[in-house]
Amino acid sequence: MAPHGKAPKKAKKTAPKAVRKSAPRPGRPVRGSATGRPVMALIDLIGRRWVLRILWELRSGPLTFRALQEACGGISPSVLNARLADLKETGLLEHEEAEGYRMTQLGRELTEQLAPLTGWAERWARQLEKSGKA
Amino acid sequence: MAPHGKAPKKAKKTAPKAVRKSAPRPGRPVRGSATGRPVMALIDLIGRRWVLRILWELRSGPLTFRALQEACGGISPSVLNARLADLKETGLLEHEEAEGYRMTQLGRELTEQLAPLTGWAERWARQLEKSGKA
DNA sequence: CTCCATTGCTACGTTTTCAGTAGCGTTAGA
DNA sequence: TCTAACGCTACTGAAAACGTAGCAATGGAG
Repeated sequence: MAPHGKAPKKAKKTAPKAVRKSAPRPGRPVRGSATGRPVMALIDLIGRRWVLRILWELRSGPLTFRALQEACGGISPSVLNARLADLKETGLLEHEEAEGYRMTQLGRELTEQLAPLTGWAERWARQLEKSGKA
Repeated sequence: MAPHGKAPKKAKKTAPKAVRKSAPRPGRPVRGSATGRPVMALIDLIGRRWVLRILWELRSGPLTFRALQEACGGISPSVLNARLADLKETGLLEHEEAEGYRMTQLGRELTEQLAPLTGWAERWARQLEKSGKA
């Protein structure tokens, strides 16, 4: 190569190419907690935007990527794909060629635990209404 | 005031001064769902970074702002304050002059619902270990 | 075969959110 | 008065999410 300096590129604002970060999992330090306790990993995982919603939308059966995207109100595909990767990586979801994305046994156990939240949310709504905060 | 024109300010990249956005609540449209269903508001609320963690840290009693900040592993005060505002606004937290921040009755009911997640997280950890995904 | 629709997904520029640090106004005690 | 802790705000830079466009692969229909 001729020893010309390469074009300086102006060093604009180009972020370092966006490497995928692995999902939070038990046994590893997570945001705000270095202990590796499983419940901290869970809090980190389901405290991420869209994670809970995705599980919720899959509660009654598998959905394709695009169906899931629509069910989530038009979530952008890049974020959806990132979250699906997190959930597959942590064993909560799997991708079946025929049906699309669906929960594993473990994932179903988790959403069963979360099911009573619907009832709580209803009480929450009534309470806020009563107290004028709605 | 003297009627001098004000300094033009250059109009750089100054974001519109950061107005606080109200917390997701039942009866209002939330991210990815316009129905206003309570459970959707809940999913939006606890799907925000630090919300679950804050509730978790308050599970066994009230904490002051600074104690809570430390318990959350050094969360930045601006974000902590924003989340506390969300949680007060939605009736899950209250601020007592003497003791600091603590959960309301409603908040305690929610965290009681979430308590079994600890057990699930333990099973999750074992399962990932078995399947080599740890 | 070509045409067309659908699927899963990547690229990329813009906007929103979060992080990290400094520091202010107040209250209380020594 | 000095010091310390309190709750919190301001500001800058980094990370995450958004929105849109579009690509490679698959599977019919004609």
